[in-house]
Amino acid sequence: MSADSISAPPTGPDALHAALIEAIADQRLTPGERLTETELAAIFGLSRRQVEKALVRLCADGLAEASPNRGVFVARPDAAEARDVFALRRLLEREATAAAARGAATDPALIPALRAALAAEHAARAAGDGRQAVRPSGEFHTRIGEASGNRELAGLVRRLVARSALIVQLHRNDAALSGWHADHDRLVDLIAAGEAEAAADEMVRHLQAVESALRLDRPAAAATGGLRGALLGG
Amino acid sequence: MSADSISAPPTGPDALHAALIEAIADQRLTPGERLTETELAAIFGLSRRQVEKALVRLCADGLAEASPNRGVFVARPDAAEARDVFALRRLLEREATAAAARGAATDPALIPALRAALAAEHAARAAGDGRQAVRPSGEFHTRIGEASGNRELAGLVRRLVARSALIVQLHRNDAALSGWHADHDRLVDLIAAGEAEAAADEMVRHLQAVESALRLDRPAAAATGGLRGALLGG
DNA sequence: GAAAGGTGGATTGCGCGCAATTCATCGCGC
DNA sequence: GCGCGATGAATTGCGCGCAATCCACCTTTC
Repeated sequence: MSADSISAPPTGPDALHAALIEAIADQRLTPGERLTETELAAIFGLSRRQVEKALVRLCADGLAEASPNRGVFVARPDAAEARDVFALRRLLEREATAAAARGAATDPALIPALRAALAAEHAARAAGDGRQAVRPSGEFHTRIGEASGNRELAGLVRRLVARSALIVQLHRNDAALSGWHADHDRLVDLIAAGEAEAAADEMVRHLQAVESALRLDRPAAAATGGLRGALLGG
Repeated sequence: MSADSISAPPTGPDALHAALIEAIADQRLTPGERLTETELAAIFGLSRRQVEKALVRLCADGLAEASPNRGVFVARPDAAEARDVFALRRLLEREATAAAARGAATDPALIPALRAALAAEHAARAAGDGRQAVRPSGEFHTRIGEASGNRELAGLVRRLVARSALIVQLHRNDAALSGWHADHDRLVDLIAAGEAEAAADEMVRHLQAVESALRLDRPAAAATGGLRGALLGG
């Protein structure tokens, strides 16, 4: 009677969980921002209980932190956590990139998807809207993770990309300007050419560049409101 | 007024979550086994609600699966998942092993801990009790993960080791006997000697040997009861 | 004897509502 | 003016209890 066998419909607490991850990855949610249960319930038409379940998962992902009797807040990764996250990303995305390059012929949708994300990133940056460029930039990495052919790896990359968005917001160094579009350009070319090792090395170099452009002490940017606006726009 | 600032006391739903992971890693819980909320609540003296939270996290870890209106069951990883998990383990534990070897001098407790786990594994296997050998064997890998100095990596390794315990139970090939104590022996020697690259390579080789000793089709071993006995003994 | 149908027990899913805690604002004393 | 204690609103944490669902067993029928 039910066709709920596989790949359940994206409604329910899972939808909220996914939406929150995406909102964090897009920097529409800022570190330390409060995630009120009642408000989320109203926005998504869920009960408080279902919201709670989504928030538990978000905390388990390291994307939020629960303070007893105070609520859960978007995570504020410290310097040590930032280093660990980037070390992991280098490890995982190196392999994902190599696998993607090896299987580029098998997945014809990969290269167009990467180039589309790249174009959107360039357009946003050309328009001076750095915030709008965050989403395609993250999508670029996430898509490579999915192209690895390893579902577990893809899930990890997705979560780590979102955490990196928080890290960048907290420890951004405004003095260091980024030439990372160029990195992404080189990456997609190497992947399309099937040069697995070169692409993997380029990815590692890219991630190292991103990390070393951070100031890993604490500017401690405060949280800004706008929960409803951040989530309804997605 | 409260000293709950950091490293919360190990009571509450977190304790159940950790206990379940450990029980799975020790193969005291078998794949497909039912995790009844009421029963777990009675065993741990928690409310059903708190149990539910722990189970949500366990599902997010990939260690359990929730079937709507039926309950949550210990996961039964299929062949594809098994391959992904082992591919990830090779990636992560390779790095963890190298880092552990590099920092072996910094952490004087590491080598004794590894040798202790090794001794327990040998003793259990000598006594013919393979089940009892699972725990120190997993502890061996987990401890190396913790020695990497990367908390995120350590957490991932812990979860992946537990999932591997499920995989081994499901896809065990009884024909292939293991000489893995020898692998572990070599590993601890190389780590103690600080030979990072050799140790890392040995870890990869070891994990490949473990994986290739599996039959990745489905014997589909049924679940056996004994939830209370499995958890109270821990 | 086997298959189809019905029934009872057990379990999950979840809304409701309360107690505990926290935070912000205000009033008071110095 | 400034620090401090009290009051009130808002939020979380969670137990209670019911309805929905599922499973196992039993009965009925062919």
